[in-house]
Amino acid sequence: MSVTGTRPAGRPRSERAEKAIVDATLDLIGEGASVSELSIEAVAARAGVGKTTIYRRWANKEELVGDALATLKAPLPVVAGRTVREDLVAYLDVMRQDSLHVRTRCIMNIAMSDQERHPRLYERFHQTAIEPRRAAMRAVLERGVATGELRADLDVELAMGMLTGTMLWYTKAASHGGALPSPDLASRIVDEALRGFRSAQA
Amino acid sequence: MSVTGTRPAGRPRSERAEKAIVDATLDLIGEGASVSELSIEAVAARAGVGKTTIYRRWANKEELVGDALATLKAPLPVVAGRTVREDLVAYLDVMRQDSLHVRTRCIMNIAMSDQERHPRLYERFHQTAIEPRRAAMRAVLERGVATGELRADLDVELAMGMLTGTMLWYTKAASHGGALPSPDLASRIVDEALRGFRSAQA
Amino acid sequence: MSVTGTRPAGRPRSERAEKAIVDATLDLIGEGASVSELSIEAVAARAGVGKTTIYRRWANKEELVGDALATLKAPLPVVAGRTVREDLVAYLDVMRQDSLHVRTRCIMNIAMSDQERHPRLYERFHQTAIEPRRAAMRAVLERGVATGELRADLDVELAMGMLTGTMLWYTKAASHGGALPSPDLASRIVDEALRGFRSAQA
Amino acid sequence: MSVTGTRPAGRPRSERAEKAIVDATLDLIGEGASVSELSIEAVAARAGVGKTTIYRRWANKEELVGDALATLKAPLPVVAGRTVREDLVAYLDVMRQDSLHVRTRCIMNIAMSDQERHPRLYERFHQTAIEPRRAAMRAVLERGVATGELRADLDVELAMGMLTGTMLWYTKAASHGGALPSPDLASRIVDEALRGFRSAQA
DNA sequence: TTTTAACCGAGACGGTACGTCCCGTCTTTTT
DNA sequence: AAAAAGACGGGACGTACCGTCTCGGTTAAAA
Repeated sequence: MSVTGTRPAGRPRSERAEKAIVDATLDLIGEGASVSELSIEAVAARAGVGKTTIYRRWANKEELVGDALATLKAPLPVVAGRTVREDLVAYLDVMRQDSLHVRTRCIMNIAMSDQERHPRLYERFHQTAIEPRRAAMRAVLERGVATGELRADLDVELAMGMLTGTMLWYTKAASHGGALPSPDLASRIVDEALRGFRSAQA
Repeated sequence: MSVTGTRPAGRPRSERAEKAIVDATLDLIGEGASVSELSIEAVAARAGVGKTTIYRRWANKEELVGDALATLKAPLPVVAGRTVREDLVAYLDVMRQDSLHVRTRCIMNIAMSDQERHPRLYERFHQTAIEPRRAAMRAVLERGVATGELRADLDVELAMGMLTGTMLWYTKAASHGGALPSPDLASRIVDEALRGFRSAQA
Repeated sequence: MSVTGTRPAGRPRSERAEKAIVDATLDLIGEGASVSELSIEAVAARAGVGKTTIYRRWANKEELVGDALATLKAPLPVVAGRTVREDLVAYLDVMRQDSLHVRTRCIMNIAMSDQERHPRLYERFHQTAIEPRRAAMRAVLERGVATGELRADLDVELAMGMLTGTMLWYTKAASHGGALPSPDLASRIVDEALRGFRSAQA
Repeated sequence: MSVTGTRPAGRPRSERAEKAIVDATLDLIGEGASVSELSIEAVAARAGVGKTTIYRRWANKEELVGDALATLKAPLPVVAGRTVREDLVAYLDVMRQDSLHVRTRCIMNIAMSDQERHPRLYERFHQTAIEPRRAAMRAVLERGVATGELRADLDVELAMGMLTGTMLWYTKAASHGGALPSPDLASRIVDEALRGFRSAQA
């Protein structure tokens, strides 16, 4: 007599294989392969796995890449919470530091660039990687408004867009020029932005 | 016997063919093909041209796409020059309006996203499409500083990054959500940014 | 303590399964699958059995097919024994009638054709299906020699080869042409052959 | 202005490639591969050719094997024409000698055995390899009847079947037993058969 | 009774070959 | 000499089976 939650018949899927496949995928993306340059055959070879094993789990490349990217937990920095400035600098500096790693850059590229072509992929990336960071930043800003440190009428969404968009644009521009984004970039951006954000009495 | 300025012997290259190839390329990109999904075979077929004719003129896909993108002249908006605010709003609103067209969006994507993979392509796009706009915007800001409308110690480059980056981030976010970026987005961004940029006496 | 002839411990093999497997195999062969086209997966599916259950009993396809073919008992016709002619016609006509059934034809093909590739398979088929018939025919001819109906110096083996080979060749040719082998084929072959086999006084 | 019989535009198909493909196919068949064991990939590799090049010319394996087998010209022995016996022995002995070569045996097997499964293949083999030999043998027998050496009422088709079928059966039996067919086999068969074929006065 | 050993089905595993599509190159006739 | 057509060797696609390997669940002899 079997209980609820009983396993389906047959050999269960190997977690080792699944992990190896996802790792191989991330490795190859990290080495610069785009979604369409990434070959399932290469993933299978690097993972030491048959192609069948991949196709049994994912219907196509896009879904595999989606799951692989979603695997990457964005470890949000813990934030002191003393001043809005400090917290925002901490968040933005994580973005700058991420941009220094080829792997992260490739992953960003793949996730952002193919948005138009692989919308579901972007959707997942958005949910797991972007939205949590946005939520954290939104909390900081709203707390700032609540404490009176920031203007009461601040458009929090717009403020977030300014901070995030500016940092992304800079890291992109820097990586293009071959130069590294300056270490104090985060604080410069935050300082400039806060000029307009702060409440009069602050 | 040939005259000065003589054409080289043999059949001259067909301008029709060249144009047809570039048009086909832009069409296909506009329909959503990425650099790697774009197939030379498809370009040739759509242009009604032999593959040889393409490979005779361009060494590889990247150069073809590069030339095709460079073809697209970015018509800079003429700017009234009355106030910094008006000018910036005008420039940013062009970006917003561009983002409404699928074709422009695809081209942006291809140019921006494959930066890591196709650096020379990005380089050309940068030179022909981005840099002129940056120069125009820089001129507006510097004029603002000169007239005292903006802070004397304003970091012009950082300010440009804030304006451009914010708009790009928003158009991306909007296109992802399926929503159109709000028509007054440009003015809202500029207004928020100018709070910090303006000089005390302004 | 166990008695002689005791069954081994554990669950005994299911006879149902075994029979279902053999039947499925014969069905599929009868439907035209060659040894190499016959897929174990198809056998398992049709028999409603796991692949393991097949591989537990037979080391490979060849052995399975061998056992399956050996299952088919070739029911030798009972022979009147009045004249050599009548008996030979009876034997040969069985071959003709067999050739009318697709299933028999497929089995013949598989057994005969893959002789080079699956020699042991052919060996088994030879032992169970061919040799008994040859023995029967040999007995008829030797009795004919003994009774003086046939030449004393008749090469019995050669005579058998002539009768069997001719009939096989004809049935093959007929099945290829789509035509049925003529109903009096057996008697025509025997009559023609006996012209040379008969003793002078007969 | 183009003349009749002008070649189609584009690069013509390479005869070298075609020959290499057919040769590789025959080699692999000669090494014992059946139609279904024969892999196009192996043919391509051995021929030093892309798979595309094979599939461009043949729709599937069967057609390739068909063309490959049809390539094999059956070089009919020239026949003295003095007596029916001599001529028949010459023809049958060619069959016996053919059976000594593994390659010929494999080709025979593939052509004959897969008759049921690959009827068109067999058809072509029949036309190019079997029918010419049958015609030659028929001519010999009919000449024998005309000269009075053979019975006027001889069933020529049946006689051919007896000779051919017997030889085939023997070579098969011999190759199965591992033994070589005896060198005088052809003459023994012919002698036995002619006993019945000859006219009374002969 | 309770082990316990072998079987059962289902189904995942690493592979090989399939036949298709496109790559970028090469070779031919036509313009 | 360039154009178009199209064949070339190569490589990845996604599918179908291969023969092997776990699994949870019978089944029946041995303890």
